[in-house]
Amino acid sequence: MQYWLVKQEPGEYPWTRLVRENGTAWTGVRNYQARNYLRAMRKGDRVLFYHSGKERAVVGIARVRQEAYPDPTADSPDWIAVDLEPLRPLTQPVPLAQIKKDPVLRDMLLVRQARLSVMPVTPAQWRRILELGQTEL
DNA sequence: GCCAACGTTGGC
DNA sequence: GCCAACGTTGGC
Repeated sequence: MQYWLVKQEPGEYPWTRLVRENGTAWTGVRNYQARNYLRAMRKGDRVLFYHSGKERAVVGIARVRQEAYPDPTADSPDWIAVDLEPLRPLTQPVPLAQIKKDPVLRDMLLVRQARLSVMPVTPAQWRRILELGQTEL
């Protein structure tokens, strides 16, 4: 199993809505690097859900329900979507400021490549986020 | 509101 | 194919 992180503006699509709708099609990615990561997602992979903008924190854990398929919101077949479903919120959201200070987490792509919206997470980073988030699966 | 980082576009 | 100009994202 692989670990990932997706970034979203809570004003666009917050974690609470993913929970309320019990999952969603992750559409609208229009960046090749992010697209390639989306394409590499496998059913059952775990996904950290990060709120960008004013909030700037990892807030929940999701799972890949459906692997890559053509993004219905795109004009071109170059773009793909996956389906995500919520697993559980982090008991304690992990803010970006804390991530930047943590020796394990400061190397996350979230920090090193701020504009990327879909990215892989290492197992060590994954464990540390759950630890700081006081959450177990 | 500003700015750094980065991606895209278009002229050459 | 290069690069300047421009647009966007996201943190501060």
